[in-house]
Amino acid sequence: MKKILVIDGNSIINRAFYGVKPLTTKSGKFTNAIYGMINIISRQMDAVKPDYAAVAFDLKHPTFRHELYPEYKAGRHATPEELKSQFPDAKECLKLMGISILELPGWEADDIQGTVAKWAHSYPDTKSYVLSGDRDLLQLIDERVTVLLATNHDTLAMTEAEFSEKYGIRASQFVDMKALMGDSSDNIPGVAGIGEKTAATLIGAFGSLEGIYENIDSPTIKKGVREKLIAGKENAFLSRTLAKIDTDAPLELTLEDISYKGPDKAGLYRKFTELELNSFITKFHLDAPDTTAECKDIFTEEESPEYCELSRDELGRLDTGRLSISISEDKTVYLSTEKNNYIYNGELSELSSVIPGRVLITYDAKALYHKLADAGIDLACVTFLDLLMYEYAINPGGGMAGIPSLSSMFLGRTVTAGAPATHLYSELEGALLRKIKADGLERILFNIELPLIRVLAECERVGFKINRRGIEKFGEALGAVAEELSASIYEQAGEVFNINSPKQLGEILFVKLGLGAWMKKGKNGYHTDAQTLEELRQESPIIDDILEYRQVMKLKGTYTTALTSVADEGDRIHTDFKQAQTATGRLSSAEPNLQNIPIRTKMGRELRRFFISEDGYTLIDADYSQIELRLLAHISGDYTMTEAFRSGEDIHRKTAAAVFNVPEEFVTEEMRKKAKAVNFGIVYGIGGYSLSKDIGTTVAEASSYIKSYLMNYPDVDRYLDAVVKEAEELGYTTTMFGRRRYIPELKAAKAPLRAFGKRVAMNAPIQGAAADIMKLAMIKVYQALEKECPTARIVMQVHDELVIEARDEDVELCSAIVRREMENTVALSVPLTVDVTSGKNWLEQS
DNA sequence: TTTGTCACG
DNA sequence: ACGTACGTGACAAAC
Repeated sequence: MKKILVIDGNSIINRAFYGVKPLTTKSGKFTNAIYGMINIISRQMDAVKPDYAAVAFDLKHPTFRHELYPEYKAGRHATPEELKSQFPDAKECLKLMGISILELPGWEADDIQGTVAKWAHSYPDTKSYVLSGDRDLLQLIDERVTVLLATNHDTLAMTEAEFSEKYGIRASQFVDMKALMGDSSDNIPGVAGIGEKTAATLIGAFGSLEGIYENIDSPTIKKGVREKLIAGKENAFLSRTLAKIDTDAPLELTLEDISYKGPDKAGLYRKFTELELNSFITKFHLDAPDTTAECKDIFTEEESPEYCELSRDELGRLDTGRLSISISEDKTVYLSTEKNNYIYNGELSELSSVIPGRVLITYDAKALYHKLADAGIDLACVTFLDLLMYEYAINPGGGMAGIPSLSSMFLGRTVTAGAPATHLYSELEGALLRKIKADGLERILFNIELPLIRVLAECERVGFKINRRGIEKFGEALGAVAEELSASIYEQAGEVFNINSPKQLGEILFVKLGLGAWMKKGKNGYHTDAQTLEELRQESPIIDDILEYRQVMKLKGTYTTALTSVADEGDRIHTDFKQAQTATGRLSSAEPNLQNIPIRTKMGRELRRFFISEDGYTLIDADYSQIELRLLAHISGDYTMTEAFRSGEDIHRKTAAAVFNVPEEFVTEEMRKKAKAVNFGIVYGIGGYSLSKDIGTTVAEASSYIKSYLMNYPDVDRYLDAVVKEAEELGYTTTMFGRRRYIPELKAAKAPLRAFGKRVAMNAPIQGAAADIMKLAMIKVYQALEKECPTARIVMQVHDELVIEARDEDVELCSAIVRREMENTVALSVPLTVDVTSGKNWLEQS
């Protein structure tokens, strides 16, 4: 018995697209439909083990159904671009998997499938398996045809027996049943008012459409149904013709044409690597092709140049001009000049004969900066052309792909990951620079990102001093509190369990103790987050203990042990500022993250007491006041908001007066608090639902606040609309400095994802401009301090805040410098004000 | 590696 | 009917 698998390509790829969450390559290519499709198909290939395999696709071409019924499939949503773009790669993958592709103009995929399945009957001893996500295909079932109905998670094999079990009719009658039901997705009318149940009963009783209408007066047909049937007779017969799969497509095929000979493993390896579907490489046991052979094919002699060994004595004789450099993990240094490429394996400190005064082209200059500075090399007069920053400026949202990808994208040259590639840096710099210019990114790159590298590197090297013993003691105290709390929790629960496990905690609270019976479960169980638990506080005192336990454990785990363990001998902590991480242009801080040290709760805030200045030094803290709202006023040009900032008014109070429609002197603290939440929310592209959650009102009330807000600040309203519209047209947003953020979600098929895209479009220009300004300010502050107060240094940046460590006697001077530089970084239509405080630790500021 | 939770602006 | 505010990073549990 030979087995034939015939796949409905369109149906499977559609199902995969809508069922698999968005997935893109680093360069932004969508791959989720391909991923899901291959999962579904490979699962069936394994299950069926076919001797012959083919996949049918629709072509964009009218079929007999369109001629017969112009409305056919009308009103359908156009295939979204994100899916359309995946078809070519999907087809290529299928071919490489050894599955033949069948397409025929004027014939839909299911007609082709039907034709193959029926045509297989002319061969003895064959069995056909028809794979689709579409139930319409069930009509093809017979004793030699099984239909495999696929979802993204499993597949249902339908034979004649299973079909009649489910529908109570024979599979060959299915099309008659469909004729009565109609099909809204294909815009097939059917008989109005008749659904699946009635249709199945009627066909079961009378066998076919003809049978029904011959017996239309039968007493077994209820009066209402009879009237509907009579009214819809014409539609019923039309619908049957449309729904009936045509098994006479003129395919010129022999069985041999679709025989399955297994996958092209090398081809699949290449394709999956290209599509970054690495899990398939493991799944299908694809070995990396012999890379030595591969490299020879790809590199021409000129492109794979000799890297000659360089001795210490030869270092000083390197030709002048731009120098490309990278240092591998094993400290091997790769250097390229205009003419030559070198490998240097000596001491890094010897590079001091060649580095100072140079223009260095590199990838990730900050990392290089640390290596060279650690080796004692003077970097004051070095200019860095950091290709990572070029890449980030060009597309901050994509995730950084690295030199191999940049080379293939911008130079059309393949580089093996890990191999030295400094010989390409200079040319790559040229190519990236053209893109920078074409996209208007010069200011972002040359005035912001490149000069910032040194500022961040120095800030990281200085580090933030901590009171190690203080944190340790604080941690011990937290440990004791946690002990007490857990004992109390176990007692109230009546058993010992892991409070840190949301799963176990949910089980205890919601099942054993029966709390929150009115709450609904999440997808994977109960939610136990603080907001949910807050709603249960009335029901049991255990809740307060749990909330406090959580807080204590968070502080202990994240901010005590973890922090002291990374402090150096001088008790200073050195974070790593990620400069090419966020989609908006902000920095992020990692290992450890010093941008999320607690402040909002009393207990958490205590930690800041242990972030201190060196003896003889004071911490100066400078915060931009409401920078994002001020930017909103500036960018939108809203008169009311601009005037409020110009006259130095309390913007939240002012907003409250407008939203609640009361004179300012009648604004209560509660009203101000709500208005503040609205102000924040607006910047994020708020909705009534979320605002209501945040401020604890009804959705209707929250929505009315938003409405009043936008009426009071009409230019903000107009601006938010305009920025979304522009992003939809261009595909990206721009900050006032030209920084872009691409938003492919705006073209998404799914409404929630599109809505997300809109919120991003509203937020990115504001958050991004604030980030641009802070970065510029850091450069200006750094340079001003260098000149006017050289013992002071920046120790931290937290998005709208700078922390500076200055000698005690310089506090006044230094505060004035920092304020001056930050406030005057840019001139907006509203003032940018900075609050400056100082103290011996990060908590006690005055 | 993913999920849930929670710390920050 | 569904989901529901922008941007991050760290930790513990569960897979």
